[in-house]
Order: sequence, then structure tokens, then C-alpha cells
Amino acid sequence: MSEVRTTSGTRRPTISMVAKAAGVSTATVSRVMSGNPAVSPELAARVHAAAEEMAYRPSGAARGLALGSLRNVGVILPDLVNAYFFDVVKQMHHAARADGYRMLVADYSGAADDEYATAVDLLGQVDGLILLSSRIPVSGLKDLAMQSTPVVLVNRVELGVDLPMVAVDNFTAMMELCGHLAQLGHRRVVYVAGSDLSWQNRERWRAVEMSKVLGIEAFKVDSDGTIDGGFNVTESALVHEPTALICFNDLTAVGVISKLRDLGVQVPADVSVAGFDDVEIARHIAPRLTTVQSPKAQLGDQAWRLLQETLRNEPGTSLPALNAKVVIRDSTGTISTGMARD
Amino acid sequence: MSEVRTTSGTRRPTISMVAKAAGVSTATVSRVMSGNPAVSPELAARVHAAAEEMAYRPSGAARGLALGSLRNVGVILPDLVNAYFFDVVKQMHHAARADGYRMLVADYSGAADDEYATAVDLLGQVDGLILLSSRIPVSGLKDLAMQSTPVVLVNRVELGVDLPMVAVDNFTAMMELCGHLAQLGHRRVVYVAGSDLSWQNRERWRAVEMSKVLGIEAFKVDSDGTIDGGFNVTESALVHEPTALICFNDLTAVGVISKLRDLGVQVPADVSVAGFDDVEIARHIAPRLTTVQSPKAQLGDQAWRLLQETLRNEPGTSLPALNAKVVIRDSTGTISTGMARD
DNA sequence: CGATACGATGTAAGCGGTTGCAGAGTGATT
DNA sequence: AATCACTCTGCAACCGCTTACATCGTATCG
Repeated sequence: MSEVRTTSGTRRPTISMVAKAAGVSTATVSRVMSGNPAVSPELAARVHAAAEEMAYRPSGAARGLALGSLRNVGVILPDLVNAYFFDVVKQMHHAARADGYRMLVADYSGAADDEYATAVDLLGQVDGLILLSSRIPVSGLKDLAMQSTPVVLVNRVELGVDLPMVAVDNFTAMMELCGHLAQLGHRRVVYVAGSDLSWQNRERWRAVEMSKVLGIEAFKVDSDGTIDGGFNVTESALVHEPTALICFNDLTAVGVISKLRDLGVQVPADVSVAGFDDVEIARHIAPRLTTVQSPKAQLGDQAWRLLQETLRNEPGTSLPALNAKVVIRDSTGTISTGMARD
Repeated sequence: MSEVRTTSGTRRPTISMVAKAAGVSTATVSRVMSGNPAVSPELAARVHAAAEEMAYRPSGAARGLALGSLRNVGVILPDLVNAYFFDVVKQMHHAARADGYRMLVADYSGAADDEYATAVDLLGQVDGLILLSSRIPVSGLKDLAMQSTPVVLVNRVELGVDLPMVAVDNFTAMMELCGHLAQLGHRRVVYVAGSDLSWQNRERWRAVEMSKVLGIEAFKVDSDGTIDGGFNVTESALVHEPTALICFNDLTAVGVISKLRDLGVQVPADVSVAGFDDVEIARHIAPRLTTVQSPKAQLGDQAWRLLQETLRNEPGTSLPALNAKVVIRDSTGTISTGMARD
């Protein structure tokens, strides 16, 4: 009954079909679609009507070809289930959008081998690429560095690689966290590690290990930075008889605490637990988690700024490391007394 | 010292530059790049070398134009911080990838108005679109239905709209959850709602409201489906003096429980709390959350299958609703006794 | 040894947009 | 009335890649 038909079967309309329907040239349609003011109102209206009628959408591919860019940038990250990553991506996304860029995010959940492939694949589609907490081997990074598409490295610093980078100072923050623990009287801690492909993990462990200067003896058990990962290695962490467990990140800590509860071990009365990142959940679980607050929003902004500068071929000033700060909550306490001072 | 230079400044190499460098035609380069076997090994090697040397990557835009498709599909969803969405997207992603499609995900966190715009924008870039738990008004959905690009609707059913859809049966599952609560003796519950733009929220509330047939008196307080959202409305939920709180989703439940703890209210001794979705965190928080387990993976698969069929112009059999089942854990208990039976 | 078939490579025509430039129309100026 | 200055449209080239088709060389066969 209505004029418009569900044209699901038909081919997608092109600019020239619209042009024909409106009785104008493709140039005019193009101008109308992109809001070029140099078109008489009545023509514009005709074109709009025709376009509307056929449900015309300009082809992104064609547009990208002609314009030389689709204004997309890509970001690749390890795992979106970790809210930490999501928070920084969200910030980048806002920043990018404000500058008229679309953002394609790709997560390679677990399959670290895919990361490089994903990066290369994306390279053909985007104007620039952000690698967040990348696990790509240095050689791969070097390859990426000599592409003509700008790439920036976030939360990883690799001296031999010629890429703009920005990162938060994991080492110092972790040192502070260890200081907090030492002050509470802890002398035996185990670090529940994340992937050793992760620069952040290496930095964090480096700090924990170094905390022997604070009188802390540190052990390490391997995990993978997930809730289940933490849950599963908790028992093997306990064989070291630590008074505190420092987890690679908050997710791991959640898993650890969950397991501890199953085991009847009280936190922090029997053992203290700390996380890293300060994701939202950290302040809502019981007990509220002592952790390190990363400047996620700032990091996202800086990353975008860096990419943006590189895109415009500007200097691309590499930033100093961003600072994180420890936030003390209820999951860490003095040894054997049970309750944390605040 | 090395041959290759960091050509960051130079223009991105095109196929014809590679062709010239290798002394062949662009057709040959194209064939080599796409692994066409009808090229002699030595030529192929020469081309590869040249391409490598100049760090050549075919332009996605040009490729897409020539091929008529970039093999991208888009998915739009409300908020990636909710692990639920991520889980189903992950599944779609795997399925799509297996079929050679790339997946662009766009989250419009909060800004519901952006969803339609995002959809339209994406329409030009992709072969198909999946709308997950869409909040787009029916009129918008109808518009989308007559585009030539296939669109499928997930977790929303809208009778007047001619779009393939698949959803989980929220209503029945919620009824079961209410049954569980009724059986424990609960007679006054409040439903901590999500966005009323959300179909799932409407279905869930519809079920809760209907639980009066089970002798349950139901109240409703509005929230937004986030942890903080739950946290913030808890007190106003309590004014109804309920013995149980049913939350729109697990995230909300986490916030509610967190607040309850602050308030000194014991769960489930003083009041029971239930969630919905069964995200990973649900079984790790204290107390472990009673919730409804959605068939996330199945949903993702089905959604992809549906899109895939539509892409190939096949019938596109709309599926019956998927079933969810309630999983009882420690956050719900009999009224005033304090501990749940298992 | 010439005809035939086939495999390897190049030529060129699109794919669907954008845009510099030219041409047509209009009103104002002289 | 002829000229000029604009404004509005259309023409056509081009963006980088794919691919049908033509071409060329060589091995195969009668």
C-alpha cells in the first residue's frame, strides 16, 4: 500500500541510481549528501527525497577510496572483559569521536598469536593504530614501526622500538603498594602474576621482587590475569605461607578472594590481598579491595593525542610516564590482627 | 645502515608502486597478494620482496570497492562494561571470523540517542548489522528494516517490525525466579529496574509484576543497569520494606549488595537479592549471587547464523525464544531464617 | 614442422564515490 | 544590447584494487 517497499532483496542503491531518480548528476547528489551549500534548495530537496525513497547510503569503501581515508583508527587490546581496558578505550573513543574519527576495537582474547595478525589486517583499514598493553614480540613491533600507517604503543615501553608511546608508571606504584604492605608488617608475600608477555606484568613483578629492600620476601605464582586464573592458583600461592597476596590485577584478586572464601581463609584477618587497576568492581566486592588506581582517562586521552599528532605528522612528543596511586581499602590489614586501619 | 627506512613521512605505497618496483603489472601484484597460484614462483618472490621492502598493505577501501564488500559486519550494543554483552559478542565474533568476516563493535554507552545514528553510520561500512538489546524506537527500527543492508535484532522482539530476530525468553525465566522466591516465603519484593527503553527490562518487570499470582506483591524502583545505579537506589528500594530485591541484572545486584553491606543489612539473612544474566562475577562475589543463566554463547551463535542467512538471502528462519534457567546460589534464602537451603 | 592447447602475464574496464574545471543561466552594470 | 560577475550543475578524471579478456610463448601432438 505504501510507496516504499522492503527492498531487502535488491542491490544496494548507488549514487548514480539516486542521480537518475532525481534527474540530476552524480556530482550534485554527492554535494547534497555531504551538505555542500552550493546546491539550490529545490534540487537538494529532490535529491533528498530520492535518496530517502531508495534508502540510499553512500558506500564507505568508495567514499574512503575517493577521500583517501575513512577516518577510522583501530585499537587492539588483550581482553575486553577486563574493565580496565574498556575504561581506557572508552576515553580514547570519546576523544577520537570528538575529532571526527571512528574507532574500531579488536580484542584478541587470549590468543596472543593473533595480535600481530590482527594488527596487520587492521593496518589496511585504518588511518592509525593504537596498541594497548600489546604482547607483540619486539621484532613484530619493529616491523610495525616502519609501516606508513602510524602506530602508537600504550602501556608498554620498549626502548629499541621507534614508536610513540605512553604508559603509566607501574613500577613506582607497585613499590608504593609494597611499602604499604611492609608497613603493615608483612614480610612474606606472593605475587600472583599475569601473562609474562605483558610489560605491565613484568614491571609489577620487578617492583615486587625489589621489595626485598623493604624486608619483604617475594614469591611468584603464574596465572593469566583473569578471575578464574586467580581462583585456580590460589592454593598453590598459599603453599608459600604468605601473609599477603599481591595480584597482577583486580580481576585476579577477585578470583583469589573468592577462592580464599571457599577455603575458609579470612581476608584480611588471615591474609591480605591487593589488586591493581582499580576497576569499578574493586570497591564493591567484600572486602573492598586495596589496589592501585591507574589514570585510565588520562591515559586514553594521551594515547589519542599521541596518535593524532602522528597522524598530522607533528613532532609527537613522547610523554613521561603517568602516575598511579595506591588506594587503601579493606582487603589489606596488619598481620594477624585482622582489621585494617584506615 | 639498513636498507629499509622508517618511511613514516612518505605516502602509503600503492599497488602500482609495488608493480613498478618489481617490474610487473598491477594485475600480477594483485594476484600475488591474494595468493593466486597462477603466478610463477620467481615472479611471486620478486613481488613479495618489493612489497616487503616498501611495507605495502593493500588499501582496504579500494579492495572493498572492487570486491563489493569488505566482509565486515557491525554490532551495536548498549554497554560493553556489562560482561554479559561482551560474552555474546565474543561468541558472534568467533562465529563471524570462522566465516571470514571481521566484526566492528560499537557501544553507545549510555547515550541512547546515539544508537540510531551509529547504526546508520555503520550501515555504509558493513555488509550486515546486529543490534544487540537495542533501544532504538520502533519507528527507527522500521526504517532500518527497509535498508538494503541486512539488520538482525537480538534480545528484543517487536512484532510490528520486519526484521529477523532472536531473543532469550526473559519472561519465563523471571517467572521461575519469582517462583523460587515465593517458595522461600517471600511476599514483598522490589524490582530494581534497568532502562525502560530496554525490552529485556520490560519483559522482566512484566514477569515480576505478574508474580502476584504467586502471592507476591511487587514494587519497582528505577535504575540504569549499572553497578553504581544499583548502589544508588538501594535505599529507596528499602523503603518498601521488601524481603527480597530482584535486580534487572547482575551488575545492579552487585551495587545493591555493596550498598546493603554499607547499611549493615545482611544478605540473605535480612533480605534476599537476585540478579539476572549470570556473568562471571556473579559466582565470585560474596554472597554468591542467585541469578538467571542466559544462554549467551547460543545466543551469539544464533544471531550470527541469522545474519549469515540473511546475507546469503536465504529464508532466515526466525528462531523460537531461547531458554534461560535460574541458578540458585547464596544470595537468596528463606525469609528471616538467614541461610539458603541448597 | 605447423596447428593446438595451455599456462603465465599484461591491458583495461569497472567498483562508487569526490571534486577541479568548464559551461549555462541569471541579473546587474555600462 | 553587450559585457561582466556570479551562482548553480554537469562532465570527467581519479582514488587503489580486482578480474575478464587478450596476448604471447612454449610444450604437445598429429
